Amino acid sequence: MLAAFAGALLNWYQSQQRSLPWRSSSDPYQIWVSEVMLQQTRVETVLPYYARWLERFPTVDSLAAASQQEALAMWEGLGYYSRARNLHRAAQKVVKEFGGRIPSTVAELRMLPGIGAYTAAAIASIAFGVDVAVLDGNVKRVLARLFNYSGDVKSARGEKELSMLAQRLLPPGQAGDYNQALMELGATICTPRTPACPRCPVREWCQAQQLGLQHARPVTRKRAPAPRRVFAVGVIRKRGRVLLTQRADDGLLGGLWAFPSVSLIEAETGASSGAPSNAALDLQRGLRQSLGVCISVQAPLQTLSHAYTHFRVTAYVFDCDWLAGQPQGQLRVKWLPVSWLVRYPMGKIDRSIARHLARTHAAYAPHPGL
DNA sequence: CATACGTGGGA
DNA sequence: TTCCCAAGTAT
Repeated sequence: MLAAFAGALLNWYQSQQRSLPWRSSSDPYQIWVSEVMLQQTRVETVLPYYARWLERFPTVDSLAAASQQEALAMWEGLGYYSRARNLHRAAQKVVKEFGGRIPSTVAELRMLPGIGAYTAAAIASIAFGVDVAVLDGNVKRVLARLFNYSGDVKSARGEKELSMLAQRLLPPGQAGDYNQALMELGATICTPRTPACPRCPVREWCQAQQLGLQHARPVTRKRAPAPRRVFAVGVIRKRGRVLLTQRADDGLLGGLWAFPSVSLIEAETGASSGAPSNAALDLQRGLRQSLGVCISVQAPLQTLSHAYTHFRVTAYVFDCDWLAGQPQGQLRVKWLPVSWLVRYPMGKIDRSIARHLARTHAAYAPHPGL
């Protein structure tokens, strides 16, 4: 029974799997990079990043030898930047503590930053053939439907019970292909919204499908609505250069560069009129306090909106002149010509501002008299 | 156990 | 427009 299920799944995977670059590789480093990039990220999004990353960092040694800034620059736009910082740190740990060889056991892999339960099992099984089952979002969904599991798959109990099931179903000696087959099924057939049950190679084993409950599985609880945040952002000019700050390593967009900004008191719902003019004054006062720079606000440049996972941002961007003071405080800062900004990794909003400045570069050229 | 952490695409 | 999601991890 179990063997028949695994056989049907494996057989389907051999003929129907997508051709993906990391599947044609047996290099543990390449498998590792793919698994980290694929965390919470779609295959189509990862593809170009994966190619560029391996071109720039072809081996774990080359990554370890690079700077964190280079790693972040290659990661820009992919999101969840702690993945890049952790991958970089982990590469250095592999070189220093594992002799440059990527460890092959789940326990050792878990010692590396950025490698949790899923990624350790994925690398161990796919790259080293260890008989360990993976449990990611795809596998949870597939198993919840196969067994008509009615518990919350994201609770601790759900994780544990599905993990037991996954390990029990694993065919010894074929963990790598089997794990990928289960995930591939979840990604292409057993999808969240509209599963293609008629095309499913294992539908005869699926309890939810036979009960017409495939849309009701898996059970998850819904999350809280995203709050709204408002920021004032300053493009501060001084002799043809603009001021950039580096964000703290922890927290949002950690390690990336950004234009100086202050958080504004959230406006009442719907009553946003007048906010930009107040924002200019708040920006002036806020940057004097936090950075120690005195600025004059010249003109509003643009207003940007962006949706993060847990909140929504509106940013009022202002053109500012530096008046006095030296940047000081917690954050690292640099005065940079606009044309240099491209080399500094940024989040989406700040990159958008940087591109805007590049388009209007003439306005930011050094003053002839200086 | 709950929350923070990005971005782009589909319904 | 708004909401939800997509090969998770760290705290």
